[in-house]
Amino acid sequence: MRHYPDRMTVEEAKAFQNDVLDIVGQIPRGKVTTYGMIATLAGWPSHARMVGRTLRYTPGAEKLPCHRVVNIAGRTAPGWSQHRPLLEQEGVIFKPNGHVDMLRHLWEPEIM
DNA sequence: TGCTTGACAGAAG
DNA sequence: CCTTCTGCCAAGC
Repeated sequence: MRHYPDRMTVEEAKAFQNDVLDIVGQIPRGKVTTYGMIATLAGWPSHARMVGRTLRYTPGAEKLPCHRVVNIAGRTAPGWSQHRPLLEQEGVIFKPNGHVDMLRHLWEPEIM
């Protein structure tokens, strides 16, 4: 029995990262999803922060549509100036307040 | 071993 | 709406 109930083992962390990359690769053009959603789909609801870390530091993530991942408020990643332009380029509409119009673009993943 | 750092989320002011 | 704080938890030092 683990001292910390939901702490990841090395194997689980590796699997989690694979799942995250796989899920991001499935986001359709013109749609977006959130860090928390991806973490939940991967089976670790409390690991939203690790999703961001994975996308940022995993080599090869650049070739995935990781720009289609925003936070739950529709805010783009701080320090990544190209984030918004990349989304607008594929038709994503931003509200006057600078946030993605989530109601319009949030991706509804299929049940598997 | 212990403290700090985030591409987060939610609540508070 | 924006800033700050708290909870969260793997990684880095």
